[in-house]
Amino acid sequence: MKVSDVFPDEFLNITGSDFELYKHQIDAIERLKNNENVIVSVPTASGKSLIGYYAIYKAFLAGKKSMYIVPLRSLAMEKYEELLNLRSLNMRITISIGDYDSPPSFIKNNDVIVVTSERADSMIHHDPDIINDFGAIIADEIHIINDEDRGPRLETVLSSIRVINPDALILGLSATISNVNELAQWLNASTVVSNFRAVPLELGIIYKKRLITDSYERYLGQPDELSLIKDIINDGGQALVFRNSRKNAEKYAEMLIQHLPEFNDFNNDGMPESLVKMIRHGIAYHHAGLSNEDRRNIEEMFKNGYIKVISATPTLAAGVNLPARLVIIRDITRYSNGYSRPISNIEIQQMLGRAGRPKYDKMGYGYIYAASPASYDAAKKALSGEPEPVISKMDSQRLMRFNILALISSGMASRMEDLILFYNETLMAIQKDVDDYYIESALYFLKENGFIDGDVTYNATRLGRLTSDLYIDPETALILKSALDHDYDEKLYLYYICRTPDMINIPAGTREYEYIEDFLEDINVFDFSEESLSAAKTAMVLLGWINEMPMQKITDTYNIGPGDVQQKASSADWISYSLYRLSSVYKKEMESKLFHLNIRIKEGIKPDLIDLIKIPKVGRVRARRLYDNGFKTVDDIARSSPENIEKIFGFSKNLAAEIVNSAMKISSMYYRSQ
DNA sequence: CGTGTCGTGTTGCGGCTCACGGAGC
DNA sequence: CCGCAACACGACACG
Repeated sequence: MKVSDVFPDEFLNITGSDFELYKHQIDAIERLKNNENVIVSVPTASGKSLIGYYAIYKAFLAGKKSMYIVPLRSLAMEKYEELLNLRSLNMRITISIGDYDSPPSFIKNNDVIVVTSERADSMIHHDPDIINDFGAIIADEIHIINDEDRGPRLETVLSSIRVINPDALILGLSATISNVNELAQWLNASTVVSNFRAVPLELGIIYKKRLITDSYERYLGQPDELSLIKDIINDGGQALVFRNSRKNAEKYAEMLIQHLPEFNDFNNDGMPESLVKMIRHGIAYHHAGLSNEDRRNIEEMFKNGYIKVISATPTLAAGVNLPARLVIIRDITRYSNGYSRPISNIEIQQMLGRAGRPKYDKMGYGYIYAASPASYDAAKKALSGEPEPVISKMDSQRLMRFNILALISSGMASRMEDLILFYNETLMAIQKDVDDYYIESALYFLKENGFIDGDVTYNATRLGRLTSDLYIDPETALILKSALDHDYDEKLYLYYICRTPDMINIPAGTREYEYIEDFLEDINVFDFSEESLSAAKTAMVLLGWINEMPMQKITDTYNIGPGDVQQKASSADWISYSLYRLSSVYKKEMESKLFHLNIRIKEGIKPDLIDLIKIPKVGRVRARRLYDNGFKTVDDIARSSPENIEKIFGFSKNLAAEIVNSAMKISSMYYRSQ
């Protein structure tokens, strides 16, 4: 079976040629053709995309829409860009993820929508009927159902689809897992399992300066894996090294530049200096402490060969497609919750799966480094070991409260029976005994705290609906509500925002306790528990952020990376928006203050820039410059002329013209609405 | 002789990846 | 457990 046997001719422009399909692709496509749901479990880089294309195309022919669900925003962007190819078949493609504004009607006018699990979940809660428009649902990386926090979101989405529209075709794409059959049983799907890899992979262990594979052993001559990396580079290839902590990733990159010459004369003002220096040697580190911009830059430079080696934390293994000929897993354990634990096999497979670039490399190499006899045994096990099963994590009280509120608020359920029916459709029902007691106690909590009312038939209250629409944990809503009992205070409110379970806070080191405790005393909070301290530390970071403390100073003071600040600001942005919305119900007089707080957190600005920031292309830095040069409001700028703006440092002619233009539009809109 | 800076060695304690979300009067 | 940060102490330069 060839591409042209399944797809129309225009499709060949996308694939480039009319090649013979792999067996697992044919198997999966045949089943989809028969209207069977399918779970495909194959290693990365083995042509899963094509199967997805088929499901989408089939739905399209039937006049139905498709939903493509991925676990990460970066993956959503990547998939979206790839699927844009389908426009040549007259399909309309769109994307909907959290930080991307899309008009409410966006789905009506499109055929394919790429979403994160959370976005899919929230869409369904908002309007369950929407599911009936879909003919195909593709769940990429479906094994994330195993993830403690985020797995249940995808599980809920797929269960809802089973309940509302069992006719929608479900295609689950999974890494290699041990219980594909259970997933298949849950989704009433058939399975396609294969070990096929488009680029063959050689596995090995680096131990005592030797490389040991199944078929041969050889002496490496140089300390550890250094010679392997040098050889790969000299041969025009690239390498990825995975480390278990940010610090280790950086240290490793630092070590590498001692041994590798300068390849280029790279320069970049925004990047940390140490990183710029490494890039000149063709080396970079990569972890979530880097700003998003720097991370994307590094990924891009790796893709086009400018960077030869990346030393990374697991961000890279789960993220966008970034293969390299050589992958070295340097650590096989990771510190978490007080212990050093072995990294899961699924994760090991995911890292090894990055070895070998399809079309460029004849062979991929995936090696694990072992320092001791014990870790040698562990490495051996990891290479041959059975991957873990995917286990539903839905049976957590917190998630059930969240979920049951959503079901009631959306109208999908209003009685105990409805809820039982829904939970019967989950993977959890197959794997665990779901005691009705779980549901009852969640209902009790929701009723007790005013999220729902009614006795046998439940309804969401105003608070309940708002909480569900905002996509926040009910506990978060309660904490935010209790914040509203206090008079407005920047520090205190930030602290409350950070105390909600939807925030993931920056851990506080013992050495920092003193100044953090001072902060807590200052806002009259006398809870010095670990959670409170880390919430306070995060609040302090945010406090710096909204008072325009320079990024460098924030990261130095709190010993974190710019990426952490961005990430905390974005979470706090979302929670503070929720706080603002809650205030419109419970404390009207606080509304505008909290609206401003939300903007300040989103943009990282002091109150005086709130007006200027409305102008497109004006961020915290430019706004401050405009302000310091006497342009304090949008109207000031609208009344001025580009010549005056140009004089300010950092404003080009074009930019100045554009800014004045936008300012005029914004302020004229303002007058019209008066 | 006092002060300040740099360098070395020892001790004691803390160590830790990633990441989604907001749609009305 | 291991590695890092903090600290103590000494050498040295200089006024």
